[in-house]
Amino acid sequence: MVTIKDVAKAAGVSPATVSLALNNNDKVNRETRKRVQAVARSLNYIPNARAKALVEKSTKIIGLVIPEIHNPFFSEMAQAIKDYLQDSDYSIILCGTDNNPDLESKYINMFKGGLVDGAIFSCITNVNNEVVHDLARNYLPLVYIDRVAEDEEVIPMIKSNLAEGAYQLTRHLLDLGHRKIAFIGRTDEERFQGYLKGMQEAGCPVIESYIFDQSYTFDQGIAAGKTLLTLPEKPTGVVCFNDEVALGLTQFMVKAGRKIPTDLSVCGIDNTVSRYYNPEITTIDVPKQEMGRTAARLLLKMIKGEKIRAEERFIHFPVTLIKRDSTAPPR
Amino acid sequence: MVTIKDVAKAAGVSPATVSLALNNNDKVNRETRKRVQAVARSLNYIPNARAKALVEKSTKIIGLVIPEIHNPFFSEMAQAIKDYLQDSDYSIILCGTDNNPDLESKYINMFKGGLVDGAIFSCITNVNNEVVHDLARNYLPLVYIDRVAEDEEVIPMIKSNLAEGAYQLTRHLLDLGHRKIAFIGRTDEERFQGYLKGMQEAGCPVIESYIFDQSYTFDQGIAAGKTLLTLPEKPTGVVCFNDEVALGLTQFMVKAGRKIPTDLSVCGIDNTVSRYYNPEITTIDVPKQEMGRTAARLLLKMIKGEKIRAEERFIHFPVTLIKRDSTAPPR
DNA sequence: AATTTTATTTAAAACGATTTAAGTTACATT
DNA sequence: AATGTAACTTAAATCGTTTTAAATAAAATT
Repeated sequence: MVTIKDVAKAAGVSPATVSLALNNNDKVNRETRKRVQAVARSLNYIPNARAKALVEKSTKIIGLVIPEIHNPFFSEMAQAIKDYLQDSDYSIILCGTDNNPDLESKYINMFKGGLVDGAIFSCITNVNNEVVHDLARNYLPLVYIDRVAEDEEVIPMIKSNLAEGAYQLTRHLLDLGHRKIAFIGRTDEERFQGYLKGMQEAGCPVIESYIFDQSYTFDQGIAAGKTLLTLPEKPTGVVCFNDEVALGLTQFMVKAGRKIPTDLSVCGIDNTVSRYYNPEITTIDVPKQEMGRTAARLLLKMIKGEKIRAEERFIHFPVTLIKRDSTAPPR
Repeated sequence: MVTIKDVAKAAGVSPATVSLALNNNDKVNRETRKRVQAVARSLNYIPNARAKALVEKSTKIIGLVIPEIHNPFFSEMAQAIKDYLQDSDYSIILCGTDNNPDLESKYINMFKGGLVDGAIFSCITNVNNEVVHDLARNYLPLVYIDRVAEDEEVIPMIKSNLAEGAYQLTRHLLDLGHRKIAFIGRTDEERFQGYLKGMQEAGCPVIESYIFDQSYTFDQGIAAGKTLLTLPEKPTGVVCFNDEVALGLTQFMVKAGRKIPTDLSVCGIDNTVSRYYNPEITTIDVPKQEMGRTAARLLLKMIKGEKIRAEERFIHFPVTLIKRDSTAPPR
């Protein structure tokens, strides 16, 4: 491995000069600079990132904490974050918690050790709320995406209004004439609140919802479909936690001989895979890429120590109802 | 920030003793060890990862270089790699190249600087072949997934037999009676070779294929569908580069009034989203998770400096034809 | 010619850990 | 009592950079 000393020796200068020269500092003579740079190139010298990180107190890495790596919603956001950070030469450490609080706190401890310069959290668990706030207060800049911070002074939030989204879907179904509408997802999540609000406004009974602790996948949708068939009173419409669940549920129902939307209207949330189905599934669009970019921009700002204005600390992104072919009036 | 010196002072010992005590070295007296550990805990001491990395010449990070973050094939593999590395306390830096050779070589340079302890490459570009081999030879342990190394002595390869997969699909269509079969994808890729072989064996003409330079997405499938409709002689069967492309193409065809599989038989490759469609799409299963695990295992072994046996340097994983409802005899 | 100013260069400290070899005790052996 | 040995502890070197303050050399001013 060729170090700065090797370059110094070969160029006949001191390591200090090499460092300055390679960073194009004009304290060092133009000619010396060029010469040192040439020598460094000829020796294939590459500054050691680990040594650099130690002295600069920065690894040029940010942590991205998401529940599931293998989930189009998060991977689309991750892609946007990556694209944004590219120009600033930041890299991303990918931390998938699998909705496991222990894993999450393991990552948090890594972060405390100075592995990253900042982090973006996008998780549903609230178990480590205290710990995360401590992390933000005493260790690193942090930004939340779609997770509510107790104190946005400490952790800015990038939010999409998923409660509003679920509400719009519920309203959409109600407007079509549905009265028996089920919700598939977790009740401790704001999506459920939106559904609840819609049902209560219309004076309709809430239909027992199905809670998944771990993940929100196609297979969970199938499982939910099975449960749905066992209900004494069959719903005519259903709002799903996300698109994948909606697709799984729909696929199951179709195989079970139900017609979509004739027998059952289905809605997804997040507009990822919903257009992959036939019929295309009605859903709520969330500006994932814009949210990712915004989070990245904000985090970089915080890392640089720039002031974050109050109105930047809580950014709400609007959601959009996308009516497709999986919803229709009940029979 | 609390450092090892602070702990040393508070515990009334030297930094050396603290270091040894915290690493549970039995050179240091049992009682001293316990005391130091207690003091460290009470001060919330966390060893600085950057300093540690410098002295240990290891960041405990591995690089994962994939073409697209937002692609279920890769994210499923990434998930498996993450799961495997978890136990060894390794983290993943996610490097999405977007099939851009410049971006790829940017990552390579980062790696040369010692940012990671090893890397897994899963890319289709071959532009940086030389550079990557140099990286493997002179800097870090490297493993390939589904990419062919010139010299597997230097870079072990985890391969799925995608040529065989494409061949099986083509045979499947031929056996159903199809003669006009199109291939959607890149011709410089081994999938095309498998298709080619099948067509040649059957004495059927190859139907012009559509090349995507950047990504293999649903939208690219739609674009391919449009092109397909303009062909003078309509194919009755089509083999797509991957599932997402197959889904896009199918969705387009259905909207254009074609019946699947009656009017057109469609095949995907990689078994990711193909079962999301109605009808479910025939595809080739690739053991993504097993491949990811294997790559991670091999890489860790190399990082530890263990000997890699010759038969471990080129591991071929079998693929499986999954017949579903998108393929049938031509009309 | 002596002094000040300016332009370059560099020695040395710092970053915060690990590790090696040397130093210090305490205890057993002769 | 002198010596050897085992059990701990620590001083100091090391990792490879950056940065600051000091040193040096050259030019400009008096």
